[in-house]
Amino acid sequence: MLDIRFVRENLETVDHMLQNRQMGMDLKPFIQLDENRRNILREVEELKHQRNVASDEISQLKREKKDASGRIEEMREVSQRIKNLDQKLAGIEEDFREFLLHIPNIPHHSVPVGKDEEDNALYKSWGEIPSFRFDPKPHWEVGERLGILDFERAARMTGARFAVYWGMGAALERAIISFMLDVHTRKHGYKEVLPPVIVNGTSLMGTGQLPKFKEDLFKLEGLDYYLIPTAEVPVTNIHAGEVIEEENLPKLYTAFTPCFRSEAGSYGKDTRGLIRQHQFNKVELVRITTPENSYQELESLLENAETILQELGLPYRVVTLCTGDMGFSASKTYDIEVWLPGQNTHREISSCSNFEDFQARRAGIRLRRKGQTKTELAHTLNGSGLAVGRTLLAILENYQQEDGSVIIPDALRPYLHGAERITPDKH
RNA sequence: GGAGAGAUGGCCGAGUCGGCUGAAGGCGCUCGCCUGCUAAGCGAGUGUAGGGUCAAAAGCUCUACCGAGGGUUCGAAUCCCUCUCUCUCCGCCA
Repeated sequence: MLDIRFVRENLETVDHMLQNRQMGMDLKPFIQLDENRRNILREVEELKHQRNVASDEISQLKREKKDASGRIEEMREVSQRIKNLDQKLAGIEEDFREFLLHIPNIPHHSVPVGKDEEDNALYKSWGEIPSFRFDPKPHWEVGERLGILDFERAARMTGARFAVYWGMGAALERAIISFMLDVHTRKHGYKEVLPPVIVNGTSLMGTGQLPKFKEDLFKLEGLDYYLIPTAEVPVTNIHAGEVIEEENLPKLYTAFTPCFRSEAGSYGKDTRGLIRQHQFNKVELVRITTPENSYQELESLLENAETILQELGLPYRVVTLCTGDMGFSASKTYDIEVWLPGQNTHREISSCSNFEDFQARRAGIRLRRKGQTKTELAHTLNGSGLAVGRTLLAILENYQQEDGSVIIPDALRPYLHGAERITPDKH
């Protein structure tokens, strides 16, 4: 959510930003709404002031045992007017808030202007794209041949876009999770948290998934409860409504959680394999910082995510998302795309964003400087560190051997009792 | 699921028959004074949001907020209703 005053005073900037984001949105009704709102507010506050003054007089008169019925009679009418205006105001304020909640964040000036993913800018890349002496297979073939991934049975017990992991597949997933958490907590200084994977609507409002992206979420029937689409939601909301002392910033949190996404609107896309599942595991990185440090913190967060890929020896590139491809709440986003030889392409494995004060304003995350009484909004950031399922499939594709086995990257072996290779598993 | 108790400012805690209570008192914190140092003491200050004024900030001023939402009333932290959460006991349970 943007600052109302900012929108009011920088209409052209906001309008320009909306165009850059490829969003047609007419701000005129919004400005009209804002004006109405303030007009009524002025009127009703004046009446309330009258009422408060009269209230004092009445109590004064009563204490002196004098007659106050005249004033009371007057105020009866004023109160009625207040009631009517308050009602009118409530309606306008609801519309106003609704509008404001649908305006996306303003892109940082360093973000390239562009239409779609074609216009994203390459930021850096790491690792050699491996060459194979044989035709590398997509991970679903590698996984099914090894007997560690089972899409058929998952489809039977649940439906499309789910998977059963068997044996070394399940163990590898678990190893990846532990490995990532260890790197982030021990090397990068994050605090590990294990949050609820069900949150209420207010939390989703706070991080920006609601009200606009309701259809992407799984909602529990009859309840204001949702399965989280990412740990960003519960973890960022840890400090919702709080004032954090500046000396306690930045906050660095990492969390492993399953994530749930309805994937509405992506029918027919990535239907095979682990790429796009309704349920997947992710290790998330969240930072809460002061405004002046947040862009530096974004670089650092990105590097934290990159470290995982480097230690696993998976080649990747980083792109800066352009204005047209960026998410609703973000000011700037880097996507890390891992190389997948089985599909001969790069695929997103992490997305690292600075939200500046956009989420903080919605969720009420503030900071207080030393010696100051005033509070200000904090900046929030997050990124995947990394998507676990996609990491696993990247390993299957990059480390597959001609005989169908898969070499286990060195970094993961301690988490798998020293195992060096995945070979076909019977069950 | 059944029975009961509660929710007030950063924290603890008082609010009588509804009216000088944005909220006593204490703690904490900030600034100043005092003091060989420390401790203690003294003085002042110390919530959030939204309006208005202002070129802007500061300042000044108004309005709202005592878990949330509604109601009664000229007037609600105080009365009524609904909801949420916390605690205790019982039941069930990984």
